[in-house]
Amino acid sequence: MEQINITLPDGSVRQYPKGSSGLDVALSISEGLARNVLAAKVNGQVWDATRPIEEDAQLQLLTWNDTEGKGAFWHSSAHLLAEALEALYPGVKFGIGPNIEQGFYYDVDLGEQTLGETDLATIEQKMAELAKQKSEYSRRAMSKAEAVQYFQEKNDEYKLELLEGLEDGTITFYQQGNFTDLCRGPHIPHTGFIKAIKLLNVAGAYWRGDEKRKQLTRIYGISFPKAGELQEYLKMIEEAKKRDHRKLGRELELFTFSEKVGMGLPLWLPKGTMLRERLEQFMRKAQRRAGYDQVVTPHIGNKELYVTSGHYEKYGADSFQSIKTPNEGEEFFLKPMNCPHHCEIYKAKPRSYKDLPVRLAEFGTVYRYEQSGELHGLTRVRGFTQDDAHIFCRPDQVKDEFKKVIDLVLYTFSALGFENYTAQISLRDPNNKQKYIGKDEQWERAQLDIIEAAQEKGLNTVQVEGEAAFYGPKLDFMVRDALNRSWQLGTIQVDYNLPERFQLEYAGADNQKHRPVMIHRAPFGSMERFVAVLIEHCGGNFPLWLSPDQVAVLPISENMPITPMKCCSCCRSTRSAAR
RNA sequence: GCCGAGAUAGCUCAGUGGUAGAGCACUCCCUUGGUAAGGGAGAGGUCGGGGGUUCAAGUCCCCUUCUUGGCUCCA
Repeated sequence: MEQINITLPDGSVRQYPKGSSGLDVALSISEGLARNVLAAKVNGQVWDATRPIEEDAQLQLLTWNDTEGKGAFWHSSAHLLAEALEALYPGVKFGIGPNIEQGFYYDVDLGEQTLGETDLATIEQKMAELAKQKSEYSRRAMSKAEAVQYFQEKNDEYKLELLEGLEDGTITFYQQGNFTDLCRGPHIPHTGFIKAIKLLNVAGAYWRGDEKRKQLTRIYGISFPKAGELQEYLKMIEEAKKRDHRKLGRELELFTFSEKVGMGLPLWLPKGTMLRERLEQFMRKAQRRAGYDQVVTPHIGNKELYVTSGHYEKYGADSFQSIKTPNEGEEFFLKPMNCPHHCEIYKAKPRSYKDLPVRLAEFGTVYRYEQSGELHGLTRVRGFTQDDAHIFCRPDQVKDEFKKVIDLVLYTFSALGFENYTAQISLRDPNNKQKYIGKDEQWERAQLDIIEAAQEKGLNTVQVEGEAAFYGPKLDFMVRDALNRSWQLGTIQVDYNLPERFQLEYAGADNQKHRPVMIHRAPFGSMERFVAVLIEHCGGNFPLWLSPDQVAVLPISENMPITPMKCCSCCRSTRSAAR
């Protein structure tokens, strides 16, 4: 029989009969390994462990310890979910059912039916029952015509739409038990691997992420090869819930919300205010050292201000509506940004190249009409305070200023114990340039300045196209909360646009007028979001210097109130003296 | 904004059509010189708001406000 050479990750090369699968290789190594193999990486591509290998190849066997192994496991779990759904709800139509970072989901169209939490338990049971049957996941190549026919008969318009985007000859079906799905795979060998399943929640999700299209029911779940691991996972979720800033914020009396005041408008309680003011003090001090000047601007601005800035055109209709005065035609807006105000401060007097950079900082409270369904504790609100500043500088100073801001952000993060952040460079979408304002060459230069500054500061960054603000590229610092949701904190943004719109100028060494460049930046991002993430980060146990409760005076007995009272007032006066 | 799930005492929650409940917190009394948890008594709710069905609604139906899990959005 013809032999092929299989190269294993340790570099050793073994010979196997042509058509051997990853699983066969595993079996030849040890039975234990074979029991744990979920998928196989063949020449860098993840395959089914059972798929025959026809020529010489690099092979890596994937188990639960590999991200890709987990991925296949969860993807297969999604198919198992679909099989259970089809058994319980005949006629159900399927959208997509991928694995995600933690688990899997399947988008389904249940017609008129809705699912409650109680239905999830029933589906879980069905899944467990099906898993026990150890049905093999079998792969089958299909012609496009056959595939279309299959889903036409099944009357599943979603799969038919997916098929439209696929080329004939690349289409594969996977079947386990009674369930067949359009799928590129790979999958685990059989359903018996899936020992523990938990369906976590149901949610609506638009078909293909388009809010104009039909909303499907998305069922989220997670599964494990061992029951114990599920228990651990559920325990971890419980622990994370204990750190939820909304719960701790209430318990520690940091902030509250009122239906009467309005949704998304936080009320800071005395203790929360103490915490927030200490953070502000920290930032003020750091910024003073870094050469910033503090300014204060009003909470509203004339409509003309935002027409000039471009925000009116872009967001006017989707924001809080204007404030009118008794005078005909006079309109003001709650400020959604501090930058237009700061531009006017810059313009208050003539500037020389010798004055630059001008760094104007403000804890500026802004109001944005966020969609109601988006509001979330302190992390997504309609009124919040940015630790904002705008740096007006010469084009040749941009990169250097950018690096100084990176220093400030990193100083802030390290002082507050944030180590697990990621930095993202957000670039414009090169295929959709009309979404942005400003000239091509300005964008090119700004993007390059950011990339170089980040590189020279040794930041680990990811670059994402299409994530830039409409006026310029940016560098965002993201932190994950207790529930593993990712939030943007600090941000640094280059802006070649507002200086143009506001006709900002400075006199150069050549005695000509020049256009300054603006850098927007906020190391915390917003006080609200930062406090939220900080609460979750330390589980409410703030560093002493930030804590609203730094000292507790406990009387020996309740009959001894005098001395403790003295202690309290002594602590209070010492503290205020220390400020 | 959309789909799902919710809203009962300050907090966490029980209460499936028949006199509104528990634990913790709170107030008062007793007890207590040692770190949030001793004993007793008490106060506290037009069951988010409005309408409907019913002899009778916290409970069933409709509307609305807010919260929540996602989706879409995020200057």
